[in-house]
Amino acid sequence: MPKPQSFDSARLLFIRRWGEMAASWGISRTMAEIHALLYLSTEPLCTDDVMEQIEVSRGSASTNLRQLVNWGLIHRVHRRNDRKEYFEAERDVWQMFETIIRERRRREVQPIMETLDRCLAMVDEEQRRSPQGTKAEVEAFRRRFTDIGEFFELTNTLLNLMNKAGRTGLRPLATKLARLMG
Amino acid sequence: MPKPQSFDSARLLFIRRWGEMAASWGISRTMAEIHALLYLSTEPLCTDDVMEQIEVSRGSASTNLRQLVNWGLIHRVHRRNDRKEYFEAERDVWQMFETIIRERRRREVQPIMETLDRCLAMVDEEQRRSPQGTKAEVEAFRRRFTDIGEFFELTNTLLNLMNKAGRTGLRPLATKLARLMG
DNA sequence: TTATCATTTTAGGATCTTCTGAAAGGATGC
DNA sequence: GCATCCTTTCAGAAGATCCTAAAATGATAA
Repeated sequence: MPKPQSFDSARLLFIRRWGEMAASWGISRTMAEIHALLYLSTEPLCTDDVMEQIEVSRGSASTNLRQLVNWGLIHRVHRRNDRKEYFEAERDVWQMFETIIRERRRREVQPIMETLDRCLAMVDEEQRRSPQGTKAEVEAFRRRFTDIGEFFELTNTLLNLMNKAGRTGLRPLATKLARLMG
Repeated sequence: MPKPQSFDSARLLFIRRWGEMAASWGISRTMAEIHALLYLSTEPLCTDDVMEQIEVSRGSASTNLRQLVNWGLIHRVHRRNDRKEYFEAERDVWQMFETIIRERRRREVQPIMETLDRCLAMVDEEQRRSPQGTKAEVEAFRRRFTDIGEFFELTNTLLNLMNKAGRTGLRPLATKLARLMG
């Protein structure tokens, strides 16, 4: 097995960039760096390993590790005769992104979908109480909301299909699709 | 046409939530709120309208509007005998998301893809200079990078297909897909 | 040219996020 | 029960982001 420190140039570059990318997607840089570290590691790491390699405090390491566990991107690992907790990343990239997509959907897409429904209800209610504009105008306004809602629903459907297809099924699927659409 | 202020409860709710969602995706809340305002507006708005409705300073309105123009999510509109500039949002939701996806890909996905290539090159270089580990081990380490790269490539392909399918083609596509996969 | 009007830039400040270091909490073995 | 080891929590600090207000810039018309 390669020593923990080998291939360091590649390791460090990837960790840095993974963190930068995450930061621009609204995910804490440190959390992503820790995730990258664990993803590349050949064996589970403990809090002290993370502190040393990412250069963060114990508090920060603990908090970020817990968040990663909550996301489901890493798992706790216990060893016999060792009080320490170790952490291991999900290695199946497909599984990894499925997790990310599921979490973001739950946290961020769901609320906006609910809001769209409420907006439509509000439009109808306001219209019922004190009619304004022509029928066509109101319909056009409603459409602003339904259009976005439909887009999200379609995206949902496609993501579900992608998940179903999974790692092995996806490439043939893409080929099939490409053919379907000429 | 509905008066600018009508359906305010729905309008305000949507603007607020759109801003919140964006914030958790690494996009400035104010920028997203302005975008939502313009998206819902039936006519182009000027800087002063934005200042008034979103309650931000002139500087902030100016900066955020310019960013939205850079993203390609809104367009400048000029009126005869009026020095002011007006802004209008892209209304085709499909087009809108295509724009967002293209921009994010360019800004954030491209760099990580390049990094993955560089990481692979580094592994090979380090291996050439001072061989370490067995062949299988090195290959396993390389795989960490190629796996992610392949995922991004597949996602790219699918997004391209989605764009090609566009607004009208997407729903039949989804149906067809669902059938393909049982 | 000068006055007027609109937009952009900038310095400084407010706010929000995330980190640190230390204390508190919890589990295990003696 | 007590000491040890590890994890979590938390108050304060550091840093990043974003906003404001005002000055600078640019453009148009008289």
